[in-house]
Amino acid sequence: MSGSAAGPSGPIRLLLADDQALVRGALAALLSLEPDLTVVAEVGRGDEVVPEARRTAPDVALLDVEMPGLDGIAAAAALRTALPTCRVLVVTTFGRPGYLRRAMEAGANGFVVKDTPARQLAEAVRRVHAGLRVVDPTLAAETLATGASPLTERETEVLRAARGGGAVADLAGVLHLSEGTVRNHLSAAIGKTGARNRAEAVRIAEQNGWLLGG
Amino acid sequence: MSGSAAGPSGPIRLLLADDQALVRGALAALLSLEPDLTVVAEVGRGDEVVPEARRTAPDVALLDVEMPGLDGIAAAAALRTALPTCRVLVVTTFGRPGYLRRAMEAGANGFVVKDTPARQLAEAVRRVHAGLRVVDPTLAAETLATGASPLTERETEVLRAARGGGAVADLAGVLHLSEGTVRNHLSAAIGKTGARNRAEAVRIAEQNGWLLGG
DNA sequence: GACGGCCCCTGACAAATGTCACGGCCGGAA
DNA sequence: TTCCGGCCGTGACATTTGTCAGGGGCCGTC
Repeated sequence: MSGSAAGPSGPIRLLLADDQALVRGALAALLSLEPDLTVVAEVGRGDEVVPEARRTAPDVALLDVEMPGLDGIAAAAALRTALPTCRVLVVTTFGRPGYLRRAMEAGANGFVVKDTPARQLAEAVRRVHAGLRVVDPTLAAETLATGASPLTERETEVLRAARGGGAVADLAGVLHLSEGTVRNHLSAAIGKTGARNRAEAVRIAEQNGWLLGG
Repeated sequence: MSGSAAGPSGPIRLLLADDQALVRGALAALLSLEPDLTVVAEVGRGDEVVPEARRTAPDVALLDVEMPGLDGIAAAAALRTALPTCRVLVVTTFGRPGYLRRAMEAGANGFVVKDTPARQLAEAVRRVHAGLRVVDPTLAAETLATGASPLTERETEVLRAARGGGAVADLAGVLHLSEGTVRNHLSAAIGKTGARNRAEAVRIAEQNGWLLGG
């Protein structure tokens, strides 16, 4: 394959985090085909990343974004502070602009969507390990075009709560706000997203990756 | 690994269909580790399944449900009629009751969610190839409990159109119905799903896998 | 200190949404 | 045949939702 032998310090040690066991195992098989890579740890939850990394001391961590316990972005941030020498490559299903932005702010070294050809993954790992940044250029452009979230903290919070599809009264109860206030925040969010609807606003915000966390 | 050598008729020939190239390639790597399995085709769209299967004559096809062009269930049905001897194993991200039901009705021989351990996939392929049915028992029970979709054809159609978050007027335009009729179908769907909302009804129906096709 | 931005609340109004009672159509049961 | 039940379509009606114009409080920066 690509011309890389195991360096003088031995093969690159990898940690894999993905909530789908089948995908996790398949990625492990794929990466294990490369002689200079070795998978030393696998986890299925975001909150298991740091403990497992402490135990196994990987060189590079591949983190999915959508995970129970802790999303991959938050796990990346935690990993950066816990093991600063460990590089982070975020591997996600959805190429959402906000995801990339948040990942970079969290200190990730690379960002790859699951649409990329399988052959390129190992090369991305090597680049990240070498200290380079790896980012899908198309997605990077889109991220710059979309810009950061225009939503205020309260507005995102209300939109997040509105994902379930509950009525205003329900949201007001959960968030401990007046109904009028909830309506106001929703209205602001609808305006900022350019939506015509509460439902559409939720959809747009979600697609842009503005609803992470919480 | 598991005690299975290549049979007298050679290794089992596989076709992989998944829209995420990385996952597809990783699955290929995983399955290629087994000496009695060989991947002869990979496609990223549902409507490429049958043509590619005609060309390569696989023994077993692994189909993802969420795919562009044609969903995995519909592709399974098409494959059953085009190549009746080819077995079908549906591999999906979401273990939705309706998916399993529809897959079985479409003639699939097995149904596996991506949460299952990687080691079990090869075994599932062998079982399906041997003519056995492979179904996650937990999911099967849930499917029986949930029952078939209570929604009428029109109701599902309207709910599907409502996913985008558009207003009643928009839906009426797309479906060529009166606004009152659309509202009526939505109301019925809300009642049958036990939702309090159009948005909630969409969520529930989607989670149960009642919105496939179209 | 004055200003601006964000947050929280309120009340009123127009527009969209959800509910209901109704009629027509079709296919199976009596 | 007649009846019944399900699905489809429609329009009237009450409720909810989204918008707007306010008000006050809490930070920060200038």
